[in-house]
Amino acid sequence: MRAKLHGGRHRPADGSSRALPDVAVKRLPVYLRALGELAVGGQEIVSSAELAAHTGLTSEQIRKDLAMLGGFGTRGVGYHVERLGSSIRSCLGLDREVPVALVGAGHLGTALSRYNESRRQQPRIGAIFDSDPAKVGQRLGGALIRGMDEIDATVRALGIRMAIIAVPAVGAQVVAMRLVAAGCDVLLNFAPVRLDLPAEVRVHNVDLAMELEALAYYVRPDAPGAEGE
Amino acid sequence: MRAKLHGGRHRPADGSSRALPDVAVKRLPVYLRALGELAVGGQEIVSSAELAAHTGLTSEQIRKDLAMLGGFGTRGVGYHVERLGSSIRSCLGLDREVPVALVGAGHLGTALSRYNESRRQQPRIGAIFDSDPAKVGQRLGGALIRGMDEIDATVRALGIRMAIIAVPAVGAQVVAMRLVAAGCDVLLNFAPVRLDLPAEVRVHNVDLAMELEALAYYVRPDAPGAEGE
DNA sequence: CTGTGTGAAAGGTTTCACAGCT
DNA sequence: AGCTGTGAAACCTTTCACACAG
Repeated sequence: MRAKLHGGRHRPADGSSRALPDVAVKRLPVYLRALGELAVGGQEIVSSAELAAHTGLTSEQIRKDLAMLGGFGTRGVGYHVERLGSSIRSCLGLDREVPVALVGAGHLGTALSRYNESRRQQPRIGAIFDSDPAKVGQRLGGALIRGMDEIDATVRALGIRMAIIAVPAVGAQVVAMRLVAAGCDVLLNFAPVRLDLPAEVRVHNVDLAMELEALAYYVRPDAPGAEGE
Repeated sequence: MRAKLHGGRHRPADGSSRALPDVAVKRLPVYLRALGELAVGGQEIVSSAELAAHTGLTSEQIRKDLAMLGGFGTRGVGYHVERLGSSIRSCLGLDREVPVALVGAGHLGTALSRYNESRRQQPRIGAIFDSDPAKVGQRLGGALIRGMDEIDATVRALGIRMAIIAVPAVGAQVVAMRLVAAGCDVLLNFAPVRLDLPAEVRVHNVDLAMELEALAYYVRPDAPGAEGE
């Protein structure tokens, strides 16, 4: 009864790699961070066991994932830190410019842009929009804050495909539709509403209230973990 | 080679319900939101098909989940909106007070507390901590901002078990250890670092950079979704 | 007849065990 | 020997199909 909203695998047939499960895609950034730390430490080669220790995943899982990307390891040795990083970035499409639109320059939007500014990485926030006239024209984390009416022109002009929705719940659906109309097809939504959009648009929701509610389940109403009184 | 960091099921044997898969736990808040909307609309009974339309999940999945909680539906009729909501809240432990500590009153922390303030719901942010002396003593979303040195006493005094870490990466590990020492065993971590904590502590990480990196995978470098020029 | 609850089947992911390079 | 890559097994989740209650 449901159209199976992007479940399982993706990228049917492409140049480099074909169809990686969503769960594996979510782990790639984890590897990337671990590799970054190792590179800073000057390490050139890393084993799956070492990556496991750094990421909290199992070595088998890591080998499976990396083998899926095309097998960039050397048997009996391990993975070349630098090279593996490049391969993963390439697989994620982070070797090109990936501009992102941020809609909503409130506290959350500000936190996101500050955070993004500090990292020398893709994706990078390339355009910011807010409905508050007092904010329009100001700069935030290196990007200019524009009015909501400029979404369409700006997103098109910059060829933006990804957007972050950081506006209050009431405005989110309208914002999302504008972004999609302008060419965005991958959205990260922080507003606590279910967005109703064409099936080809990928929406990832991050809802703090839900996150907390789910976590409450794991708080058992008995003795705390470490008490010493 | 790994101790299986809380995988699969939980809550071994308890009073009300026993062992719900993590994936199901994550869906409960989704049901809760849909039920809230329906309740506002004055609806008393809802079918799994209707809930499916509101949540984007399948009706079978919803029935499976709700049957696991104890089967609160009436065959041939559906689920009582009010009653089902109570059952889910009870299962999540939201029928009691669930105070949460928030560490870090920067932009992110402010966004979180504002957001939490507006909702008449559990969990509720019951204590806020920040290292900035200028902020200590001020109020934010109904709670007082305290100094970091007050974490232990306050968390213990209020019996807080859950905490949100919204501090920069460098301080996160220290903050996490303090929280755990004070009795917290469920953490929501927004800092972009892997926290090294005892296995019995449940950590849920939300990392914007990783989220964006993973989403970049789904931005295929070809024609956008909706173009009309 | 309607819509839930549930065993069975299907599908996907993780773990295991080991073959195969270096 | 050491560590990757990979088929097979185990495990978990979702979907299907239908019995069953109201």
